[in-house]
Amino acid sequence: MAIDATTAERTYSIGELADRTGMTVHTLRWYESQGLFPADVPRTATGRRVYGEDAVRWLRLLARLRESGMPISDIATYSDLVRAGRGNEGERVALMEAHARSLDEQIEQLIAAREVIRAKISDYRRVLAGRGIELPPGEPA
Amino acid sequence: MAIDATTAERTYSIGELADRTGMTVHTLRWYESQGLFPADVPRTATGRRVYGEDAVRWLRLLARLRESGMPISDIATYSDLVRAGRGNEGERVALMEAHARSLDEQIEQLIAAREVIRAKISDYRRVLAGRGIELPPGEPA
DNA sequence: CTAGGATCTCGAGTGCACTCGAAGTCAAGG
DNA sequence: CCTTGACTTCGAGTGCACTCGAGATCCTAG
Repeated sequence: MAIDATTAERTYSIGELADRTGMTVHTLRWYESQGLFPADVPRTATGRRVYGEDAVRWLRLLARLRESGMPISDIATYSDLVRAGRGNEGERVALMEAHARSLDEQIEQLIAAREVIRAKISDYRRVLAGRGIELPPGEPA
Repeated sequence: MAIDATTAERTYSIGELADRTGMTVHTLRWYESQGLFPADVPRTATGRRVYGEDAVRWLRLLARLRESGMPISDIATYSDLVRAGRGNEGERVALMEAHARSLDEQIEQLIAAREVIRAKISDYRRVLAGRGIELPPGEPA
């Protein structure tokens, strides 16, 4: 394989990619089956998957999207846009902005929930310290 | 029913409780079946559930716990503690503090994800504005 | 008295995102 | 050559949290 040594890129088997992304090989194949890769995954002559550094970067983004609650179907939509190539950046950015808004809401909601939990904890602390009434169940007033 | 008018409390049917909590009647019955109520739900002579204001407060807390990702099994544990009555406030507070820590982590993770999404959005904005290179797929460097 | 809607129990079905297993092929070390 | 482990496809199974439906009963208004 006469690839220029300066442009040659490290490649990964599916197991190595799993190591580098923290996903399982099962999950990587399943993601591929769901159309979550922006390009066909190349194969060796005998059918084994070969990944490059780009796949690692892509999966890092994918992990961020997943852990922030983007559904697989939306990621598939985004992957399709990337796969389609230049010219649809407007759609891509719209998708990401919608997700950023969802993220804002999630964060606000979690912060509000945390306030309630903290209030509940201090109520309990008061009871434990001997000052403070018996605590009614449920959300603090 | 000779209840003192000053202590008499408004009661709710399951449908009214559903309206007041945003949960469905199905969900309320299912929660009860999973042991998520800190006291047995009283019934009318003919078997219909009767809830008080305490149930509304309890479900408000429960909603906060759920929307912040506490699993049903943990809420059941907490409900059992409350049901057992005074004396286990230490365990209750431990459970809530564990959840507060989980909440801290979730919030941090979401904020980190949001940063990545925002970076991706500004990369796209640069491309759309005509300055900026073609964008490689995946997480921005 | 009757019709409509709300409630009851119980069990089955749904949606999401993996997760696993079986049966077979392939690659690398000894 | 042989074994061991990584890889292949495909379909089925899992866990969580609801969600729905059937069939029966009950309450209220007309």
